[in-house]
Amino acid sequence: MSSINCKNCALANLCLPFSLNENELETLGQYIIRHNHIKREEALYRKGDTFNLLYAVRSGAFKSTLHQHEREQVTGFYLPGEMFGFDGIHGKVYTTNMIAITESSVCEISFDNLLTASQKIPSLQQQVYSIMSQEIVTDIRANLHQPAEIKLLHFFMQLSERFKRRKLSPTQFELPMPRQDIANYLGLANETVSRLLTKLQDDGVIKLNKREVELVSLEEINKALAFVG
Amino acid sequence: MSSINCKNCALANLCLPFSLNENELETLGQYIIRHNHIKREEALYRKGDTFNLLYAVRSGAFKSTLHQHEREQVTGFYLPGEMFGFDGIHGKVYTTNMIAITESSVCEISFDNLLTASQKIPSLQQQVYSIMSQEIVTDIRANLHQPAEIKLLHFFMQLSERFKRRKLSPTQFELPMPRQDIANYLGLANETVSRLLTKLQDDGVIKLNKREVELVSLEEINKALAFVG
DNA sequence: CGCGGGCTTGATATGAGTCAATTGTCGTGG
DNA sequence: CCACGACAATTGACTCATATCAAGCCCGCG
Repeated sequence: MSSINCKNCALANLCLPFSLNENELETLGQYIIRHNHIKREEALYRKGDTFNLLYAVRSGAFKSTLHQHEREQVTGFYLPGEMFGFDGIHGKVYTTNMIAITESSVCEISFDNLLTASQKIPSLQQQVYSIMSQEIVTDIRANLHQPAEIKLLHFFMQLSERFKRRKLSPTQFELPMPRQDIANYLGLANETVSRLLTKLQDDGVIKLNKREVELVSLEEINKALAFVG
Repeated sequence: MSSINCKNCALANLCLPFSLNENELETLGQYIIRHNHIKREEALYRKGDTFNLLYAVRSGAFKSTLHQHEREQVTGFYLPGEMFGFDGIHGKVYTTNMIAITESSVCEISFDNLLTASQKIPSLQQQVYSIMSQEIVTDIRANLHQPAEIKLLHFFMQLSERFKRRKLSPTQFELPMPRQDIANYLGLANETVSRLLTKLQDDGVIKLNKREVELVSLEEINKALAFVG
């Protein structure tokens, strides 16, 4: 756990620091605390815990989950540069469990401090609104009722865009999560996901090697998704 | 179209004015514009339109929609006292169509003005965060993958809570939308919804008369939904 | 009074889930 | 370094929930 400097962070332009000047970065930095070495499957918080902190993924990946009749349901994934915890603002408690998918590290800021800081720094306030807006858009799109194959392609394209934002390849990347979590998130059986993945490979749309994906033709995929959204 | 006074609004405690003092209400009021007589099926905005304005439902009801291979998909409902348009902040364009379900009226405020005002009024800023947070929670919960009957009961309970917030009966209310829209929103065929509604009536869980619903026993319903969420 | 949209009901089709067995993969310890 | 065990992914056979297709009904409106 250590106080941190956002200036040197490669993810700054996705995160709170976006569009802040040197002085403002300095101010913000005072409020940020870093947590390293969050272990796989460790819960950062659980549904019902008192809300205080917002988080940004620094490295690794997280999934948010809820319990459904003894089963876990994955409600979202969070990758480096992405923030989470906003669901807790309204009711003062977190409404999901937040679990590390791999060894991870995060930056945290207390909501109260963020309020104070964003009162002083207009562009920070703007950025918080923007990030929350983005989460709303993501959540709405996750609701779309489509056949399994389309859902899966959508999911891949969404990941692709998120990797692109980080200046990584949008066509070749490693899935941060196991098939099970993908299936669960999309509301499918993992057998279904498995079958579709082999089908998509047979069709030449994607290439797969364990968690390594290659999207062979973004154009083809986008064609399949046309008129969606 | 007219400038408006939030002080006398019965919905103030659900909306932006929540927790503002007289002076602050005065300030906020300057920025609010009212639109009456929005006709059934009229679009307040469409996906892709430039984002500027946030809205609060004053009377009536709205649905947000997206297009999916020639079909419309309903992505949300907005009832009196509820705000919408936040999805447009991030990308500067609205990401859904917003359509009046019945003759309606709204209050609108430009996002720029809201930013300015909330810079001056901390509790206003807090309230905007809270409302956006609430939308996130709603959207996440709408994603849960459950059998049709549970989805439908969830939907009724959600409506129940929203009516309760407005100090209306949580057990007897009128559905603001036709069955078709409910089915579409939940990702079901309207035949399925229709069948389930008659089943729920036969089971004595609800009573229905056209759009008039009575939830016979909230306890029973909550029991069926236990372990969910 | 008749027309039409929304709703209900029935018969059938199908996409995806479940169950079950097999294979593949990785980490650990002998 | 290899063998084992545990878990993740795949594949196949079968089932089931819900969609689709097809009438018919009910009520409000012109």
